[in-house]
Amino acid sequence: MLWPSAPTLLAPLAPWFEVARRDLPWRAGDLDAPHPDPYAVLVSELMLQQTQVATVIPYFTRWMEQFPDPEALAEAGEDTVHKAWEGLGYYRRARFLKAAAGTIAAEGWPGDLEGLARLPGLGPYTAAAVGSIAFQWPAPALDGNAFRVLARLLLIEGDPKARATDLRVWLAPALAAHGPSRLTQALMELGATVCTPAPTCGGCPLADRCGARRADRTGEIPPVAKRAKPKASSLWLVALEAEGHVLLHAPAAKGLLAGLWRWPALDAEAVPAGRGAASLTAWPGWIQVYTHRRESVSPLHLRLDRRFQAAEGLRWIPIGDLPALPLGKRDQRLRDLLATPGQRPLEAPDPFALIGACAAPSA
DNA sequence: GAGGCGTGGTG
DNA sequence: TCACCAAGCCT
Repeated sequence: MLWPSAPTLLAPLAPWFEVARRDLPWRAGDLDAPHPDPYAVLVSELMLQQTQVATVIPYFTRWMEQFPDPEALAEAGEDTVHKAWEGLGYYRRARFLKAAAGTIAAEGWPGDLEGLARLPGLGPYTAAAVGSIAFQWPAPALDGNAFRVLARLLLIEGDPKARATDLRVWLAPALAAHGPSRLTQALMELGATVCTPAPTCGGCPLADRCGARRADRTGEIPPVAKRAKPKASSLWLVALEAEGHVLLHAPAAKGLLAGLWRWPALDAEAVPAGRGAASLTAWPGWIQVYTHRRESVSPLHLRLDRRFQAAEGLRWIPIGDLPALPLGKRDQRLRDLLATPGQRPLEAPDPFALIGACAAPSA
């Protein structure tokens, strides 16, 4: 490593952050003391994984009112916790957070970085972020923002994540010199607001010492990662209603939308469309986008006179209970459509095929 | 170590 | 419309 000393190179970050820092509901006023509520830091860090600040703020505020401490969260039911997380995505985080709260409620807070990293859902970044922001431990927290800022500042070629170990060793003295909480947050704040993928170097306190700027290469450092093409699929999304109940999948333990209730879905490739039956209602479909999938969703509503024995994993739910169940955006959309008039579908699967796909095998 | 995991915003 | 991104983690 031929990098200049971190405490010196990063010194302008501290005074810049005092002026430029955003007022966020999980931030402490005093950056030199341990945080008054480590749990608030933990909640915010889990919510902020792969999620923007503006999206997180209202969820964080409601969450802290509903689950004000680890004990309250640990005692809450799974559906209640997922309902509070509904719409935020990556729902596994909610289960990790509840499990971590259970450990903290039972055993107290871990006393070191390794202990934090053993909590579910806390990897190298989040453990260091909680350690530095909540407890003032000199643990370098490297997230996407920090990697981008440091890659440009130090003119690192290739993927800066490959240099994570070197960067942590290099950064640690700067945390000690300028305050772990202050420097950790300042580095990320700079990446989030100034040293963005398309940076505005005019407002950067480190512009005079930035290697990428000097070389006029901020557009190519760090390099963009390739990503896989999403897989395409199409499905019928079906609300089966009978006797004041609707049929839903109970939450799964893993996979897409695990932890949430879901409408039954039929693969449109496997169940070909015929002429729409008079007993069916339909609405215009839409493309549901996930990180690795693109679903063409065709929403349907089928009313029956009587319930039938539901297949394994499916449950009849009183319609009045629907608002309390956690659903993903796709399934919320069909739930909300049920309150608006639909039309007889131009094409749809045979109603008997729908029922057959959702019924228990008859003995 | 590559794939899987949600959703909303932006150019 | 589309590509890319946003305070990652787990398997």
